Amino acid sequence: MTRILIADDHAMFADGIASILEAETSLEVVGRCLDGPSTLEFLKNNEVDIVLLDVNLPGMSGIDVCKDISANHKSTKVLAISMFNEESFVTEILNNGAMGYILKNTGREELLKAINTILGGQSYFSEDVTQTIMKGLMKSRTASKQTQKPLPKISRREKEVLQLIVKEFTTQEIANELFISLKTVESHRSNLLAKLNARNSAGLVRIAMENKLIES
Amino acid sequence: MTRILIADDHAMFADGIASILEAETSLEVVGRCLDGPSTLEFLKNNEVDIVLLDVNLPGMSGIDVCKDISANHKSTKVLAISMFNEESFVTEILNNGAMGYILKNTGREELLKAINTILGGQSYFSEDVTQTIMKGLMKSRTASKQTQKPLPKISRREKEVLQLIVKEFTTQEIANELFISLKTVESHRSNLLAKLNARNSAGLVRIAMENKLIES
DNA sequence: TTGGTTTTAAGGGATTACCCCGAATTTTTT
DNA sequence: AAAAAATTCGGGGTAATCCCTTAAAACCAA
Repeated sequence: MTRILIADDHAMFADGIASILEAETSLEVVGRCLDGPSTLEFLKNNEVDIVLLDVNLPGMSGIDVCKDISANHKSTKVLAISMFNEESFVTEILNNGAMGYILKNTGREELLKAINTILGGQSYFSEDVTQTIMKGLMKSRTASKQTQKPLPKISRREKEVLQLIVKEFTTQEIANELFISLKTVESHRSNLLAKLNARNSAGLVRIAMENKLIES
Repeated sequence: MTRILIADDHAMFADGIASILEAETSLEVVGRCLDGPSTLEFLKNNEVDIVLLDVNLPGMSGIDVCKDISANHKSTKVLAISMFNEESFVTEILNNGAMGYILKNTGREELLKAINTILGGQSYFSEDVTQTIMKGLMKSRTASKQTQKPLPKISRREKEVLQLIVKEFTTQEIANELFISLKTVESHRSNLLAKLNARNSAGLVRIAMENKLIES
């Protein structure tokens, strides 16, 4: 028997969910909470397999609730439910331990499918949500592609030096590592500063990490 | 009339694609190439709207071909086609300008849908591919969550100093910016080095960026 | 109010990074 | 083969960072 907790401030919606789930003999709704604090309180006193969590809870955000759940109730899974197909909501709550994200216009079949998928250890996302995420990925990629393009050609040796700088090697240590003179490494450093338009090592590291020039 | 170039070393598969597309009056297959270099050569001499590009071309990788296309033929779009639903393949070629990724077991209907979607400026991914990507996102998230946890408490002032270090400010400049003494900033630097277990500024920047302590 | 943390500040010394100059050798590209 | 770029190595100097210790004032919580 799977124990389910519904956390949503809209009573009517929670009723709808509950009526759907109660028709299933393998599922049991063990509680309903209207806000974040009461949800966490309930979880302290009851064993729950899966929480159907509204992302936009009043007062305490669903994101914070989710964070707390995945921190303190490792065996309890979270299925995020929301009115909004917003990329920021989706990524935010997924980054805090939710195993799935569905919209409130989701039908009975899909809801049950989502629950079973998550109970099986897989993740589940509505079709629409998936599309939103993928679009977001494309956008961020192309956007960053355009802004970070003006990076000059870094030679093989310069890249080696840069990677060691990122690894906190001093100039002397880099020289030893690469079997070259201290002065040679200083040359590469200077060239890197000029090429990447940085003022010091901090800038080199920042640019290296922004452009993922680390070990590749 | 949409001009299509097929780049695939499997003649039989290219034939199949071609026969599907030739049934469409709005689409025209203007060429077929069997490897990377000939694909790029063809594009130099012909205007092409969309390239159906096999990711696993012999010799020159499809990723490199795609990179060249998006660099030198901005108006030509790329639809990646592959036998393999591998996350590394998908992310790699998407990061090099491809607008879509479908598998070779894709049917006629979906192929046409993918082409039209991409021509319309949208991105397109097969259902299976989408699932793979989403799973990969989940995995990387949970993995990074576990590894980057042990970071000590950084005070408000220390975080300010750290953020300015990342912005390539020198110690003196940070002192001016925050209206405090040079020696005070040096104290904060030392404390940061100790707390974050770093050896120098490079390490501070790396840790700051890994843990996203920059402006927040 | 007492104790812990933070923020502020300082001296002095050691180490490292950064800059300007030049230059030889090797590799790559044309 | 010639040109360009990359790699190598110096000298000398300035600026910045790092290390160690100490400590007062401010703040916050028990």
